[in-house]
Amino acid sequence: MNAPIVRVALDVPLARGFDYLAPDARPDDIGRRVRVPFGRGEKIGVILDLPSASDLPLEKLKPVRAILRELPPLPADWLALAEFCSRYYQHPLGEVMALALPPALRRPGAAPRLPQLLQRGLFRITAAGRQALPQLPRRGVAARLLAALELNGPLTRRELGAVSASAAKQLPVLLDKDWLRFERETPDRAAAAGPELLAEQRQAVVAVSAAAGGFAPFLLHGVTGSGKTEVYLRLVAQALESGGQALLLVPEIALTPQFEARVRSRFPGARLVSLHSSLAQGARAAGFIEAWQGEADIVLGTRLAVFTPLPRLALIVVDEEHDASFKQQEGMRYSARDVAVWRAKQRGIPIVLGSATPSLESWAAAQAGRYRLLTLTARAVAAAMPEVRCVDTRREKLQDGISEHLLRAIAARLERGEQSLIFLNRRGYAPVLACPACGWVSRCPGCAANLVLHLADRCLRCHHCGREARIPSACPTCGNQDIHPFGRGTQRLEEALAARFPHARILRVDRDSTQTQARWHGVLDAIHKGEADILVGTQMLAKGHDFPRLTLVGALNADAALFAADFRAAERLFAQLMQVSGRSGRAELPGDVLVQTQYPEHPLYQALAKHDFAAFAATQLAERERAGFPPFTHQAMLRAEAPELKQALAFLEKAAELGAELSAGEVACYDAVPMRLHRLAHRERAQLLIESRHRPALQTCLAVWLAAVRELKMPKDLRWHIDVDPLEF
DNA sequence: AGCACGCCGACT
DNA sequence: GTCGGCGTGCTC
Repeated sequence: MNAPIVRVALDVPLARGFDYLAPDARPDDIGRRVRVPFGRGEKIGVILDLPSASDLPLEKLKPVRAILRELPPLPADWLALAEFCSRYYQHPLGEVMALALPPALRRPGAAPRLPQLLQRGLFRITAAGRQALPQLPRRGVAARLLAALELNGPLTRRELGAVSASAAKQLPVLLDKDWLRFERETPDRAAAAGPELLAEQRQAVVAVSAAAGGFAPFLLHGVTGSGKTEVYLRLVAQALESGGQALLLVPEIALTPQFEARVRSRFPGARLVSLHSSLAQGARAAGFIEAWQGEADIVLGTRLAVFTPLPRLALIVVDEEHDASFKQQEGMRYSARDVAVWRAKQRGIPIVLGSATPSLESWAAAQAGRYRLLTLTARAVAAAMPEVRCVDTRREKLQDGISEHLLRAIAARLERGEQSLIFLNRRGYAPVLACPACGWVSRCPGCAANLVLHLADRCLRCHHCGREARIPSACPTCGNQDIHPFGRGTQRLEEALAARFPHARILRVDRDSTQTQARWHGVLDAIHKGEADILVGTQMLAKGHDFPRLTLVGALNADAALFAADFRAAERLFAQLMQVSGRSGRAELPGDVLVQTQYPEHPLYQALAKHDFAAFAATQLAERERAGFPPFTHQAMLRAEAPELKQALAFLEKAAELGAELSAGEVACYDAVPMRLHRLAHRERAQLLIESRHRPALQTCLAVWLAAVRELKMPKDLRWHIDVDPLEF
């Protein structure tokens, strides 16, 4: 009497599952991919359930085209992970799964080739296969393969291919019938020897490994050069030794290949799968499947990798956990770091969040005792912390934005054959071109932003939408020929330094000068070979790289972030300056850091000078608590964009009315306001903040509220989305 | 999201 | 007389 029904999650922006008839469905098909008719076309979905009845009359249900059984079902914990994300980030389950699965696994038609995993390891005949063997047609494919296994014992895929190349293609069928079993070869997981650990590192390793076997979140706070990576590698080694898999998440930075090489050389016998954004589709699917099958021992990847199914998962590491690139800024706006913590809890395993400048969310969790704090204070690379000093730009005259103090320091490095790095987080030649006569400024027609002058490419360019315009020779409004660049970017800084130090070799490092991977590597190469005396760069230069002869870091124009509207600006500035400071000084060459500021007495710079993250965090957290900001409150942002600002605001105001009815005390719903960059690529944008001290209250409210918001009538060219735990304001 | 159906303006 | 605009509604 049970109707043969499967409930399927499909990649459509609808919050419900779709029911299909599937006469041959079995309980172990839950989690399998399924090819179904949908509308006039066809889609690949994931079977969520075999419900005993449908909400729809049976005759309305279409039959599935095929249940895809060449791969095992996605594991229950993976489905639960997707369901959690769907609920928490208020995103349709089918879309969550579409995001989590590699595209190659959800394209209809493109049946995945028997994955390469089956190349490695052995096939063994099962008891069922042995029983079935006499009943099979003697010359049939199945019989020949099973007979070969019976006769010779376990064989590799290659060896079975030698029995019959075409027959070996039937392996999935035989696996499916449970006539044979695939056994991964047990790799030699022994790690190559790492360096000796310092006491603090050893304590960290011991603390985490003692927690193996249960959920245990750790915050590993270690300054640059304190050897966090070595701690990760030891923990990975232990996870592998106990037969587990390790998941390593890293930010989306060009550094990933270096880290990958280090892990690979450390674990030569282990299977390492790397999953980052620039991977070809086939490679991504192959890696995903290897991890899913338990074939891969280590998965190293960017935020997307948090969704990799890992049957033997024993450890998660999130390196540079404060990094904003763990937060997806489109579609489902998930935080891979937060999802990773949930996953560790779900699986009952340790997770290590590592950073020299933890996010204040994680820091507060550690202060509250929800995370265990592990601290590495000593630099493992045998170098003192650089001396950080402020240059008071109210007292010192600047030349081209650079203080005499800093210029002298650069000159001293040039004399000694050492490198200097001047950090200015602003690309281009000058942030704006302006006419002093009439007040014209180079504005982007599509965005609420200025066009940045890029002399190197002879153009004006919008850093938000990418629009380019020619550089006018006279003011477009009043015809004045005397128009000027205002402010300074890295290109102009490079020019000024070249004029001041004509014999120095100056290398500019920003997104413009390192557009391709090859150019970026060329730049790194040049730095390492000592082919540059002065580096001029944006935050690109801040991220972990050892520049052996770099002994001076100068930071320009930092102050803006101190008074920014975004309450996280100071946190980001501190992290950035701390990181860039970490570039200075190595081994026998002590380093200096000079920060040009008008507010040298500001607590942020005071804490920076003492390398005292804890002090900085304490002042920030106190401020946040007073102001009622995260992590003392939980937020979600409803954003809307439309051709006209009033359309976006009107929609949000309607949503706010609904919110006011629903929120009842525990949840506050603020007014709709234009975003800071209120126009982007000809679209006007506004946002509406809702928040609560109580996360479950916010979650409950969001679900009900958004259900109502979805029913709102809106102009057809209006788009909206919800951002839970937003980072950007 | 796609993709249908459906009812009103300028064209061969 | 039709091609085509995007409003509305559905997809198991």
